[in-house]
Amino acid sequence: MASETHSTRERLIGAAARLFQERGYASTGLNDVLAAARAPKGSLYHHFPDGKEGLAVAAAALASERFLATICKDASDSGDATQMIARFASRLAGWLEQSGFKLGCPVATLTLEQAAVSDRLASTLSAAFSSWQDALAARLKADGISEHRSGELALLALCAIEGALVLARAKRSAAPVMEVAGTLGALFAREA
Amino acid sequence: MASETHSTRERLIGAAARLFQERGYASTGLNDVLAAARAPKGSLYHHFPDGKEGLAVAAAALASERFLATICKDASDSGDATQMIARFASRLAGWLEQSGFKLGCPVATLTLEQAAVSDRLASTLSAAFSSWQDALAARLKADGISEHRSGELALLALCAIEGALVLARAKRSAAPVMEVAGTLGALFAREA
DNA sequence: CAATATATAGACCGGTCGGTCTATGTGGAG
DNA sequence: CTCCACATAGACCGACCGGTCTATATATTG
Repeated sequence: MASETHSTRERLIGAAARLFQERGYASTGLNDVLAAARAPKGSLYHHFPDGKEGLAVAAAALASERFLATICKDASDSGDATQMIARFASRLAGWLEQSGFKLGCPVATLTLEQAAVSDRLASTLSAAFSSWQDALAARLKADGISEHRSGELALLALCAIEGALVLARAKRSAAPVMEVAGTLGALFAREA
Repeated sequence: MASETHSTRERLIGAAARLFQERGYASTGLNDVLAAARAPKGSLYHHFPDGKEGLAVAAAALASERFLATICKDASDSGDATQMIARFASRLAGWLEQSGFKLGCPVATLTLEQAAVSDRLASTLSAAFSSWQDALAARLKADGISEHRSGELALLALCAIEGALVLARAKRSAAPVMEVAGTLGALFAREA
């Protein structure tokens, strides 16, 4: 043990999170995850007795934390909400372009494929979206916008960015993300 | 022939469109589609020599047309863009709730799963989103909003609704769709 | 009528799926 | 040292996958 920087469990979750984001749940075989994590099948079922579903829950939780950390970083690095949105959109556009438009939202594909099937996964994903919305709302509130209005605008922004990431993948262009971010940024500037 | 209201080809496309929307691409087996369309496998490969990918392109085109028709109907039935968004969101909320939160955007799951894989599907999906955006923009322009601003707001609205449909499936609640629509409606009212 | 293209019908194939199983290695507690 | 829980290791299973194949029925056309 400790021969690797990450334990087998962590490598499994990390590989699963990346593959589920890129290819989705159903198209990602457990053998793909095992190969990427350099782990045998026995280890997977030792750490995740529930199999693929349990692995997906853990992967979604990891993706949720990482994305939240990114949002919080961009929020604290920015002087206002308009700047935050611009920074965040640029980052997402970079991810899209560098990955050949494979990397969008870390959990959107998982949500659309599995939220209606797995209760555990649905609640993890629901919490993820709420935490992201709350982080955006906190930045808006810090700009002097009312609590209620901050929540409303944060939901609009989150949904618009999520939708723009879907369009971006269909069009293979980051333009929808950048354009939507511009519109949102102008809206925020008018509110503050 | 004509013994059925729909030809075998049409039944195959219809069944595929419905199943891809509900379960996604990878989770929908061809045998599921064949059973739903009451057709043998030979017919599928007769009408769609490219197999699953060709079927998905046809299903996406059908879904695109139907959704466009829905948007256009709500647009023409409404006095202004604010009313249109409210009507459209109510309709989507109804679909979500009546289906147990299985039916969201007719092509979003397909997009996230396959847009990076299939060029033909990506271009069909890209055209679908553009046609929807154009229909929304036309309604905004009819309210007296400038051409450029109409396009900008239409993109924001489309992306926000798409994203709200993702959140709605994770949360198993139509609330995100209704709330986002409310925010968008108020924004439109301020612009006109 | 015969001839031909269109469409239906489903058995069948190799490959891959998620999951189970038994066996082996390993590190700390007594 | 023994002992035992933890973890690794991968062979193996039945089910299902998308796709191919041959055979048959049904229109259309000369």
